[in-house]
Amino acid sequence: MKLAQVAVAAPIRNQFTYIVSTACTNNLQAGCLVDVPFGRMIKRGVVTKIHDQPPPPGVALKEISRMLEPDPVVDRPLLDTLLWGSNYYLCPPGEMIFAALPATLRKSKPTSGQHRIQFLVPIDTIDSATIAALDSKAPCQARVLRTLLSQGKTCVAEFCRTDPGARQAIKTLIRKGLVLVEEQAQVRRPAMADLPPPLEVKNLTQEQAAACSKIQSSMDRNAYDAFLLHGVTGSGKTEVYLRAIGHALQAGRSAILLVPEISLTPQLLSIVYARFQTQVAVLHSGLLEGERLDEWHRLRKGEARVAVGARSAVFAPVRNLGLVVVDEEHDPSYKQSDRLPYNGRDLAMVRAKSENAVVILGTATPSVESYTHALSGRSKLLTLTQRVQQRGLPSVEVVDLKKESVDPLERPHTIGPALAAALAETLDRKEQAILFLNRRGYSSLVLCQDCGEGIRCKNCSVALVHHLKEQMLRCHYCGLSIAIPSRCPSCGGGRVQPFGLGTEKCEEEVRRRFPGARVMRLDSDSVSKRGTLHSLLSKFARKEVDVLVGTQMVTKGHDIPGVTLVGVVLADLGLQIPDFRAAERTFQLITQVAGRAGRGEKPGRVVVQTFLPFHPSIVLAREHRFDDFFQREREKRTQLGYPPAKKLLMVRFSHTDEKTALGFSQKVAREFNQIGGRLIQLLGPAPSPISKIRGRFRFQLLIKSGNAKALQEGARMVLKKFKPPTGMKILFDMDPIDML
DNA sequence: AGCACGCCGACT
DNA sequence: GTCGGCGTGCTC
Repeated sequence: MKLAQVAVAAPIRNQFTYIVSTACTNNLQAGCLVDVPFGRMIKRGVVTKIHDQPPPPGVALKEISRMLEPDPVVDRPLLDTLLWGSNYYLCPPGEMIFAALPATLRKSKPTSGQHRIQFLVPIDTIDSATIAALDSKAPCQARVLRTLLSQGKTCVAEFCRTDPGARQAIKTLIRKGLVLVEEQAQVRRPAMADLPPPLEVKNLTQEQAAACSKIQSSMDRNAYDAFLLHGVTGSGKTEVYLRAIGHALQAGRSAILLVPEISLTPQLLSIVYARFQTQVAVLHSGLLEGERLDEWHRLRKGEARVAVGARSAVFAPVRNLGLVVVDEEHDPSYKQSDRLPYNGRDLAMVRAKSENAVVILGTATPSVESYTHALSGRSKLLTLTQRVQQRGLPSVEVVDLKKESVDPLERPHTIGPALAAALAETLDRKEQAILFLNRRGYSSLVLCQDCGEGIRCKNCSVALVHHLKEQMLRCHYCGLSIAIPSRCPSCGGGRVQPFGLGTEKCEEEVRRRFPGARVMRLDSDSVSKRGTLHSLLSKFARKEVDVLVGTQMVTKGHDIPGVTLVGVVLADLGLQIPDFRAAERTFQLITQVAGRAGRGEKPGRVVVQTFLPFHPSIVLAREHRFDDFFQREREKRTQLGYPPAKKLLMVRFSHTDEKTALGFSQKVAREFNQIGGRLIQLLGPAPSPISKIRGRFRFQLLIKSGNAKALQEGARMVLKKFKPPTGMKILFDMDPIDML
């Protein structure tokens, strides 16, 4: 009897065995999309293996209901990569596989016609009284109705994402007739219509040419090879990528270009489109489902052979992959840390290996992990030390805020004298400036001057942030938004005052002190709407704005020649985070922001304000001394047993009851200690740095080992042995990046 | 995930 | 007494 292993589209760690019915015997193979009977429903799944081993004892096998199409939706090398990922990142195989497919293929619904999304609309007679009546009996339904009443029509999926009980509650609400369902056909956005003129073909620098030729000869061998392209900012890495992609296409193969989400800007896309025209397909979170499906099909059919996208584009269904480029390799956004904690950069290497392809990791600031690999020979190092057209690296000036401010606590300078002077000069010369501050909002902290208590979120263990424009205090973790209280909630005192600064205040200060300047703010508050990022950036590029104030968003992916001054308003922020990578992040951030300056004809200048002017991250970034920084950091990691010297697994437990969360995490910790023995070291369990989010208490366990398998085996044993208490969420995070 | 079973409080 | 709420367990 012919049997099939199927990974079902659900968060279930097992795979299931089915009988391959004679109807689809001929073609069914690993990677095929199927519908299978599952309990009393029909579920979507992907075949991972065809075999004829005797069925597991005591189960009545069922037949596969149907095969969706004869061609596999994931080919052999991609399937191998996904199964590897499921095993390595300790996540259910179905979750991993379906992360690689358009969401449309996930549900076993009549697939005919256009994709539709369901919205809920409350009926008119619902008011707060009807909701209050439900509060005690059906809190879940009450929550749904409340959201619906405050924001009107809402997508069903929206509720299910945040509220586990929502699905059932919604069903009941529909049955009761309290809400109506509206279906909306999704409209597909036309593909990028305005193709820019092709770029002039630039002459390569000597270093660029050398890098290209090494990459090309590797690609000609049709075997796996990995490169780390370490090129200073402005050294023309993009051109090297484009030539490599061109080479892959010429050889009849495909290519994937991965970029961090926010640098997936129209600027980058137009460069890639200009070079490869209709061969390009784009995959990112901003696409509508229909658009994503279209792009996915174009790649699968081979109509497009260059996939450009964020993290998940590493799963692009290209045929005959020859090259994967990971731009800004060090960027933390390659690691997804919430749902499916995989690292796009690392999976890129795994996939390249299984496709006999070449992988290029490119960056101006290599991660300690990748540089270590390059030095040990696991990848080949290519270096670009010169900026294109002999432009110099910007000069970086570090300003000690302790000396600049008269009394830093009373009246901290947002923009100190040195930065102000530089800004004035820049504006006089009609040049542009970027001010970088890694914090949104107006004031980061609202304090009562009588009792000293800060105003904190009631659901999360964080301070509320003052947002000036909406006159509200907001929680950046759960979205709570409250009016600014006139009296202190803990002591009743009337002297409640905002302290600290965010981009909003910084913007205001620039406007106040430079009245003639045209100022614009760029952060996730100002670009929440689709397409705003594009329009704001092109405004800046067209020189309709003189000063751009923003968060991380201003540090990536744009090449604006008019910028001659970059100001880092407070470089210490990242150093305060309790994370072993804090120093590395800060070094990278300063180097990257600084790299935005002087990309045109005129030389760039960078002013970094900090209370820690002698911190190695800041000093070495100022002097552009990557190698020294790396050596230092590498030694620290080795001493303390952090990556890349050791592997890390983080296990996070969260529960609405603090004792339950702590108790269970301790139980798991003991078990880990017992089975891991001397192979592993445990840290914790300890409260997560942000110890409460959305009313759930969070504890985490950090486990180190020289050997990743010991960590994964341990985790699997724990899963087998314990059933977690009700309401407990457990997140396994292999190679964690974000440990807040 | 999503469905059935089964226990529980609160209404005709 | 039943009805509908929500915890528990299972799916080849």
